[in-house]
Amino acid sequence: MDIAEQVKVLKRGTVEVFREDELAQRLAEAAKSGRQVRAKLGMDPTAPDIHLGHTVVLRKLRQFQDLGHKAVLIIGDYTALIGDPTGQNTTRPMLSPEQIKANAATYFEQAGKVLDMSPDKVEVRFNSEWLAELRLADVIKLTASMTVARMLERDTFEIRYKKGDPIGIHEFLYPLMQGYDSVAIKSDVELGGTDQTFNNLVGRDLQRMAGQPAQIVITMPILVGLDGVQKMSKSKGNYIGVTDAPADMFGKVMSIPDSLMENYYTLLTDLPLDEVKTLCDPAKTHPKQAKVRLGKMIVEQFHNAQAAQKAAEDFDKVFAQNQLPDDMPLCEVAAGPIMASKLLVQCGLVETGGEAKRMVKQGGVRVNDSRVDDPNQEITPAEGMVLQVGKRKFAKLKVK
RNA sequence: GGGUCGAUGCCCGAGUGGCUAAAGGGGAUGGACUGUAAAUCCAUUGGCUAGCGCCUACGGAGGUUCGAAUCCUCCUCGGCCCA
Repeated sequence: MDIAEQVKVLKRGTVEVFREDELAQRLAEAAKSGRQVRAKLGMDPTAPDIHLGHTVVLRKLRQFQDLGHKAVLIIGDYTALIGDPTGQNTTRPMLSPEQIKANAATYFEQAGKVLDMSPDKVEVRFNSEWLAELRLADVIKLTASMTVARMLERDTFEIRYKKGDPIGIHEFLYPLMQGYDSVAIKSDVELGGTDQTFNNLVGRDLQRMAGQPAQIVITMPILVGLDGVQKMSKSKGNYIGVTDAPADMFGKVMSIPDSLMENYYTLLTDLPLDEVKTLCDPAKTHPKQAKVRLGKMIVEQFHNAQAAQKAAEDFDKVFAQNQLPDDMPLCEVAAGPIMASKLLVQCGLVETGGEAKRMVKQGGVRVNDSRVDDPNQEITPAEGMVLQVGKRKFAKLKVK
């Protein structure tokens, strides 16, 4: 693949490349000298659960690997002492080395679903390796490379400052530390979400000061969550986890707003962009068809084609034809009559008795497909009896 | 260090002695509609209880009062201004 072609592939889905000409040049240089381009990605050891939002960047990194380059994963064990100042997290409790190790292991296991983890394609480094070595004098030198005014350019700081929210001084250290990582590992390229733009550009500055060629910074969009509005995140509950079961994954894709499909296709699949356009044009493709295809493609990436097919079929069965799903969680209950609301709690279909009553009152509860309308109604559990709450929560009874 | 303002339910935010499990909005959930889309409409949104009712909750700890989210004292955290 010639350089121009490579750049085109690498540009897909990106928000910005600082700078494109440098990228082409760096790729050409590497090709000429036969060395691998070092593409850096930082990982936060506090959040080991990867969701599709993370995979946007991981997929980009994978493209570098597929072009023969090296992914350099930085485990931010030392930067985690601060926590990236994205708003909520100001200071974090220190993690024990064991925790960090465990989190990193989980991360690799999950990231491995996207990345090529073969040894010649990945390098893993903990940033405590160099950051813990710095003396105060070094830190002062580092901080002297930056001004408060420039720091306040960073949107998260700017917003908080204007709003009157607290900003800890130590938070200013974060971009510097992350930038120093780039110096330490001599990165050629750094990937990240747009929320990392500032940090990553600091890396360029610090590298220049250290007499290194400045890394190219590639920013990827922050994936919008299932609600179609907020960014995908675990804490907002609007995410698809890479370890989600096929049925969940598929169902979640089906629940995204239509307007989000093109975005997901672009960032989460390799489907050629002109094909994506056709799929996402309601005049050419029924949105539901397009979404089913998207769901299958995503499930396939993290599971396999059969699982994807099955998930789609089950989905159709349950939601389009109102049939029961093939497998439901089993719930063991004692024989003998029991109040409907208690039974629902026992089977974990609702959290509390109050919620159970609400659900019944609102007509959301079915037993063997017939609606229950009195929460106090006695139910005599029978083997294989099916309970349903809402459209998607089921349990099959097993009598003890 | 001084002054001043603030901390309310998942979030935002009203409430300044009883009618407050706490307005309103958002979100979420259930129902109707449907393509688990969007839009719209209705409902629900602390826990326990078959029910009467009971318990927990307005940053924390005490206090005043028949009664406190609301008043007082101390504490913790934060904003702003002055130094």
